[in-house]
Order: sequence, then structure tokens, then C-alpha cells
Amino acid sequence: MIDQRLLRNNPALIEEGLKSRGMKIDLGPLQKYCKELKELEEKRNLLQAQGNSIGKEVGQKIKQGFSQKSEEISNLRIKGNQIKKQVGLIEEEEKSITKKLNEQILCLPNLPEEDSLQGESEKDNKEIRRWGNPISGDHLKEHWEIANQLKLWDSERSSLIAKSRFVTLFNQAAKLERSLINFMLDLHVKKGYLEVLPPALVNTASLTGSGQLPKFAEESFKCADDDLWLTPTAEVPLTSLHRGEIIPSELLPLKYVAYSPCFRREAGSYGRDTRGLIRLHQFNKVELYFFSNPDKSKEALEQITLDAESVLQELELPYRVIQLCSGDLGFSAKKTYDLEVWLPGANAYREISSCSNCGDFQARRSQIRTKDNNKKNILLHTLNGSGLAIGRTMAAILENGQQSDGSINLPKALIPYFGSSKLKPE
RNA sequence: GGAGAGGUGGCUGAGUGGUUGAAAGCGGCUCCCUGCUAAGGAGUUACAGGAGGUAACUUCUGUCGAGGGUUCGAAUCCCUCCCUCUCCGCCA
Repeated sequence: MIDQRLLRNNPALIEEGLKSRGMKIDLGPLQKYCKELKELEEKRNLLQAQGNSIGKEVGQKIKQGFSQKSEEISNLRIKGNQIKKQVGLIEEEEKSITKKLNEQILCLPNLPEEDSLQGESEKDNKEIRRWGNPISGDHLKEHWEIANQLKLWDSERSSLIAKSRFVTLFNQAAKLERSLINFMLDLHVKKGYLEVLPPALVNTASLTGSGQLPKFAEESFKCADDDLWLTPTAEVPLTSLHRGEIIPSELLPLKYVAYSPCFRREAGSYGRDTRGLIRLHQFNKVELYFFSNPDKSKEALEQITLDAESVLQELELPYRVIQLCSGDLGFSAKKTYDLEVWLPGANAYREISSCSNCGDFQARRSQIRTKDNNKKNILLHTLNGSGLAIGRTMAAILENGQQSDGSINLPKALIPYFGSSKLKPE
């Protein structure tokens, strides 16, 4: 969420930030709401102070022996009632303005980092570095072709069970999925992350806190009879892990790693990536998360990105690191690096991880704070990164490890988890 | 899902309408005493937000699970919800 103080005092700065995301927005009305709210609050505090002193006065008078029915006391009562009415009116007004304000302010995205990479879209993103030696050739198959030959999964049966864009893994693929989850969790725990297994269902407050609601309701699956949604990413429960807390600065950064299934409706992507493991309604993901001191979050983003990269390196998968330009940033992000893995069958790099510094955006929505050097409460910064998306990792392993005999060579790091160095035709 | 009990400051726990933001104890902090430690003594100590001040601080508001209500005044009375514990039912 955008800082209301900034909105009151320096809306031009916000407009500039939003413009670099390609948004043109008149903040005038919002600014007006904020100012009105501030004035109403001051007015209400004043009245409440008066009301409080009347209450005290009545108490004192009664102690002195005045009767409940004496004129002095009934006069005070009348005065108190008047004040109460006025306060009630102000509160109603505050509520209605707050509602209007929230409808809009909760839909404003985060502002890009001050010295951010400017650009309109994907085409303006910048490659930061590459790793590994990508293989290529016309004979190389896409991962769903490999899957068919090795009988790794079955999409028709998945439609029978659920619908399209779900997958049911069999045999070697099921085990490989499980191996990848364990491998990634172990790797990150070794680097100092605390392992968490959060609920897969989250409430509306959690989704609002991390930025998915209210704007992207159509992207998540909602339970009909409860205030619960299927989590679209472990970023949501991890943010809410500390919602409303003030975390002592000496405990920061808090580093978490969580495995979770992720559920996305993928509304509006009907034609895209219909085959294979790239775009599904349900997929598994291992997520990295930082609660950071505000002045350390820039370094933290580099760290979380390196930690995500280390998974690809251990798995011997070539990749590149892309910095997203301002126009391509996600809703909650200030700065983002995407990791793109090489898929030789598709002859392309595909996103497999997204590492973002959200600054105080989610922290403000979720009221997660820490103390600064003067022991003042300040919002902390949150960061998240996939480490990694499991399905896409499996696709990359299949495509990169394919051999002419139809088998798949697995990365050495997986052998202890999978129990074999190859996927073999049945 | 049903029945009962409960949710108070960092912790334990008292408080059922009136200067109660809240007794007491523990813990924390400061000072004193003491060769060191232990013990002892004196004092101090909730949190959040706003306004003012460079600051120490001053001041206002709110907060006793959450949200409403009654009242001049609510931790205390009423309603709704959430959570915890015990028992029963169901279930992996």
C-alpha cells in the first residue's frame, strides 16, 4: 500500500512512480480523502477529550455527594449526550471516507525503486548475467513429448479428476517431483532459512496483506462457504506469519523457506502454454522469504536471488538473470529479478523464479514493523523469491537431460534424493 | 458439530459500572550496600497512534481477544464473531 502521509504531502512523487509503471492516475480525490480523514480525526479526538472530562466530572460529583438526579449532573449528562452524538456523526463520515479511500488505495501498485530500470514492457527488461552452457538442436524434444514417451503423466485423466490445466504425475515423475521438493528445502535450510509448512488455504486478510486482493480476486480460487482461498503462492501465508507484529530489529532478517502447493485460476491465459508443466492451475513451489531491516533490503534482494540461483547451479541447469523494467513489475514489487531457465526443447529461456523486494508495501498492508535506532516503530521490508517452481524445474531437467536412447540424465545433486542417476523408458 | 470453562501488561494473576491503564507477585531497568558472586535495600517499569519540540519531554486519543450496543462514564452489563482448554460426536 502507498503511504498515506506521502499521498497527503507529496502526491507528485507517487504520480511519477505510477507513470513509470505505465499508469496515469489522478490522485486528487485520494489526496482529498486523506486530508479529510486527518481533519476528522483531529476533530474527533478533541470532542472525545471533552467527553472524557465530563465523565470524570460526574464521577467526582457523585463521590462528593451529589444525587444522580441533581441538576448539576443532569446538565452534564445532556452535554455528554450531545458530544456523543457529534462523535457518532464524525465516525460515520470517517467510515464512509475510509471505505472509498481503501477501494482505491488498495488497488494502487507499489512504486518502483528510486533508481529503477525504466521501461514499458517485457522488451525493456535487462539481462544481468548468464550461467551455464545451453544446449540446442532440432532433435531436442519439448518436455511433454518426453513425458509421453516415458509415461510420466497424463493430462486426460487429470481433466477427468479436475479439469484442464491440472496434471497427475506417475511413477518416476511423481518421485522426481518429491525429490525436487526435498532437495530444494534441504539446500535452503543449509543456507540458514527456517523451514515452514504453511496452510494451503488463506483468509481474505492474508491475501489483502500481501497484495493479491482486492484487485486480483479473479486470479485465486475461493471457497464457497468460508472466508478462505486456495493460496496462489506461499508468499501469502509467509507474509501473514507476522501480520500485526513488531519484530525486534536484532532478530532481523527473518529468513523462511516454505514448500506449498500453489493454485491459480490463470484467467485470461486460455491459449497460452496449454501443454506440459509450464502453466497449471495447481503446481508446487519452494518459496524463499525475508523480513528485512529497511536499510538492508537492497542487499537482501541480491542475496535471495543468489540463493535461488544456487538451486539452478546445483541442478546444472543453464539460466539467465533478468531485471524487470518498471513497466513489467508485479503489483507488490519495487524491484524484481527473474531467473529464466534454458529449455532446449523449446529453444528458449523460461521464467522459473521471480525474486522481488517489496519494500514496505506489504508490511504496511500487513502492519509488520520493527524498531529503528531511536526505538521508533517503523515498517520493515519484505522480500520473496521462488527457489524454485517445481514443475518448471522438472520440465527443465527433462529437456536438458534428454539422451539419444530416450533416457534422461539427472543432475548429480538429485541422485541421493531420487535414488538413481537416470529416468528410463519403461 | 454439541455441552462447559476461559481469553487482562514481557510472564503469573486480581479486578463485575465512577479520577482503574488497571492490585499483587515474577521478570526488566536505575541506584545503594557489599572484596567478587549470592543475598538484601530504595526507586522505576504497559502498548499503539497523532500533535508540538533538535532533544530529554509535553499533550491528546485509543487499547483488558475482535467488532457492535447500553451509559454522562465499561476490563466490568448486553449482542455477534474469533481463538484456547476440557468432555462428547465425527474423522486422517
